[in-house]
Amino acid sequence: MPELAKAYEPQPVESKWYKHWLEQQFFSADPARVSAGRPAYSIVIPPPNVTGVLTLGHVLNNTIQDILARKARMDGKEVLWLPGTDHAGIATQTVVEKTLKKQLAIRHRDDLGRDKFLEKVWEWKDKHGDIILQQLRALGASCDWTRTRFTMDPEYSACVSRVFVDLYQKGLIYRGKRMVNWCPASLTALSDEEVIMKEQRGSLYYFKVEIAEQPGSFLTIATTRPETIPGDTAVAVNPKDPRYAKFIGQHVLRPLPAEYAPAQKRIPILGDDQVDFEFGTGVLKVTPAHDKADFEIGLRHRLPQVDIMNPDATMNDLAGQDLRGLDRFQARKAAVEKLTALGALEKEQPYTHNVGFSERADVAIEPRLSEQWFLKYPSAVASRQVVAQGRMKFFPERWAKVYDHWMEHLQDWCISRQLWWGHRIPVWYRKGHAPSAAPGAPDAVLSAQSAGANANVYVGLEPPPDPENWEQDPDVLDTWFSSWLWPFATMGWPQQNETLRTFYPTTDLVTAPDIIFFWVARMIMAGYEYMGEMPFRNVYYTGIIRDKNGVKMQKSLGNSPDPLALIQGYGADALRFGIMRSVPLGQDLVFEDREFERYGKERYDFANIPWNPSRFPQLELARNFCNKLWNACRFRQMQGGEVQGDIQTNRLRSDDKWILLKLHQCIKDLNTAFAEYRFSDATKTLYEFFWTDYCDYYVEASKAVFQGTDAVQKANTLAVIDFVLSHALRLFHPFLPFITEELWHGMGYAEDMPADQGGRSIMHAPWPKPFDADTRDCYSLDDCYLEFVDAKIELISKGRHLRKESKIPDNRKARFILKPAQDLPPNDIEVIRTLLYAEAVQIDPDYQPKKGVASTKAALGELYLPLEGLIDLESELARLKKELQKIEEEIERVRQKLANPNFRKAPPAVLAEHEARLADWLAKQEHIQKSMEGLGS
RNA sequence: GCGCGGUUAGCUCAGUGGUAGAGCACUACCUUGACACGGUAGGGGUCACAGGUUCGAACCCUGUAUCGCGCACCA
Repeated sequence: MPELAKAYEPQPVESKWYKHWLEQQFFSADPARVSAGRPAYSIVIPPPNVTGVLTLGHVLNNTIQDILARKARMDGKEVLWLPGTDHAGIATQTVVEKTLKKQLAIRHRDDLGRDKFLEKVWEWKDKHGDIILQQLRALGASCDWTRTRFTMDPEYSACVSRVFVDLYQKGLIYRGKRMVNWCPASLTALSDEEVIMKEQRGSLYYFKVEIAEQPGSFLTIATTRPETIPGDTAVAVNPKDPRYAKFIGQHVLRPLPAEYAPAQKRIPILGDDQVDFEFGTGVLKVTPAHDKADFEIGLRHRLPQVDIMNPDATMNDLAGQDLRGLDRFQARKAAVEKLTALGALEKEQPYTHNVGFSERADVAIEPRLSEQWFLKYPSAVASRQVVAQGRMKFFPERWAKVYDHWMEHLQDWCISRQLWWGHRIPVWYRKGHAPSAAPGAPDAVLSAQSAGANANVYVGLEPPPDPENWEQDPDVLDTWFSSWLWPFATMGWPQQNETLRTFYPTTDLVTAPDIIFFWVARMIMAGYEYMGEMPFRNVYYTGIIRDKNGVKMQKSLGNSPDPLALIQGYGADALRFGIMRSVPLGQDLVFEDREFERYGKERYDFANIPWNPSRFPQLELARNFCNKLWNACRFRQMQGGEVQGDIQTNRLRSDDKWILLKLHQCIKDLNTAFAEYRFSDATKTLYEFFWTDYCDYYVEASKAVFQGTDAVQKANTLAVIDFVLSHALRLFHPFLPFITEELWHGMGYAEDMPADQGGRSIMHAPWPKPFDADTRDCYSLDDCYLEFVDAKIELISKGRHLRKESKIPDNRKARFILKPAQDLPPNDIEVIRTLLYAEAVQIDPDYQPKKGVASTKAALGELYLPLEGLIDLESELARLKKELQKIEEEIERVRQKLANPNFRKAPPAVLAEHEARLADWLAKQEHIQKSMEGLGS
């Protein structure tokens, strides 16, 4: 086997092994392999947008999935991790349209026409659509790529149509003229979830209207949207409001459009309980076509709905000559000017309120009356209960409450979109017949029930038999109306095949909490409705990765560094490990960037600052850790000798037992962490075990053996090292797949394993188990060795401290004298000598120090460093004084505790521990005092 | 308005009842045969604030402040 390089170089290792894994089809899931002894484990990827490129959010999310998948494989499970992409209607259409405008010099997609445009989007998708999946490969993702799905695959699209038709026939889907969230930029309706509320500073305008029945008398109305006055069809007051109740039934003259004749301006005064008399003046203008609440009032009072805007939120003819053609915000200014000119404006007050914005286009939503398809959610009761009753588990648990709250207040889902890119709604209207939900009554709908008698509507999986007489609904379905079928539509539904039978319900879902309503909740409902079963057993909600300004990292904001550049710079394993180490269960993560301070909050532009190796401390830490792992293996390799020899239990030294006990504890802690999805705990456990316990102590201590002459002891130490390393590599593998695979083979550990259990790849090596009682007996792994070695470490640490205080350069050997408190095997003395970088550690039970000899006291004995004339008496005295002071403070603290009669209530173990602590401090105090006397004070 | 989360070392964060922790940054020393992507030692915190429970509180309870998020929303 070739000697390992001095530093770990990730790039060649990563590409080599990923290629190998693919060739060997290690990621492929085969339902036939599932049996009683080989359970199934499955997970479906949250499909990224086809337009997507990898962000750190994806890295976090997919690393977790990969860790779970790899751990499950090592647990002996048949693993299906199913990948794919989402067609992402609006996002993709917008991106491609933008590109086409440049390339083809067109102004709008209309210039191409629907068919031609869709052709171009498909071309674009075929060319760029799997970039993000390729990028996931660089991260090491062990997806079953042979099963990659896309939400617009023919089979998948058939599922979407089938579900639409089915829900329509069940009476859950209907078409109606409703107030929807209209995006004037994308020119489509949106669901409530796609609207985000933003605080906006604006004005509250007070204007007066004349009461028609009492010329010269006025009511004053407060509004934030004076431009909608032409659409007002009533004013409303609270019938319980003594100021205004008397006017109910009378009329006012609406001031705009100003050119209208008085009869046209006349609108009624209504009483409605919804009017808050505390707000404004207590008089509400009612605009049923441009406000959701007003729409409801309008329905109750059968008011006409006057739509005064065009789809792009410019004002139409009904807005009157002063506003016509203006954008809604220009129209607001124009309306205020006109009201002022008319003498109707009384005052303008600064006012801060919340306004809905389109999530994607980031423009203010226009509430708009429009004909759309809606869904009443199916299987809502079962879906709510499964989480409330804890049969489906959320991690962290608090999201269950958020979910429950949303499920309790379910609103019908607007599922139609005025886009081209998406699943076309499988509804046809007979040509020449208006494709409208029973026009007339504003609350009328088109549904399976009402359409029974309507021969002009056709809803079906296939086009009607005489297509020339029909026209398909032009709209497409909301992207999420396809994503919500993802867990089963990707597995071949509606056919009940082996894959579906074996891998549904899936085991875990890993997703960001911001799509809990968009996606998770809807998948649960679809799962129950179409599979009769929950789609996944556990949901892990990741934290959100933010930049140093606290802003969520998003492709569109350009504030996520390119993960591929990070992989290039630090290695995929380091990126995985660094991210996982920083993300405790469900907490957000600030991705630390050293350049932030240098550039400042204002000038800081994440992506455009050149990379340097120390820029991202979290990743630097992880890269260093990989290098440490690499070099620890290199050290083993340089010792030569047989690989994985038998451990002779009678030759195990205290250090051997100690590291085996530490390994045992590490495995237990890891299993706990995995059971609770606490990945940052897991990485911290691994880090500490490997770096602190194994490298800093065990490896250093083993040098005492390797520098010695006892060949049997050397071989036994090598056997222990191989045992520990071959276990550690397996424990690391889910987190660090590449380097562990490389070392697994490089160290020769693969050779001893059966082919399907690590012989070919570490990814199939069995996950280590904590030692059982027999093993512990056999190796005599008693906890007393933990205590003993810890005492040894304490002595070494104090001895090193003595060296420092005595100003002995680190590269100079020293002579120590140890007055032992107990018998110490020569082996342990040799370890102490080696770790103290000492020429000798002389054992002298009767040693009487001369004046000026620096000393320290530990559990294993008193340690002296005789160095006549070299010690700086004054500084040594100062140091001892300081230490004494600290010790006396501690003594005082413990004494006070023990002196408190109430402290007797504490558990005996705690009492005993405090007594011991006091004795310990007192002994130290005595030692220091003696040392000070020894120095002549 | 309701709900959730955070506030611990200069920075990013662990730590759910018993002697305050990690990494980075900082100070000093060290290329001693795995590793300078390293080693050794060190400095640095009244755990946001105020009450309460307890023998004992960073941790449990109540309240306050502050930052962030979600839901709802009065025009």
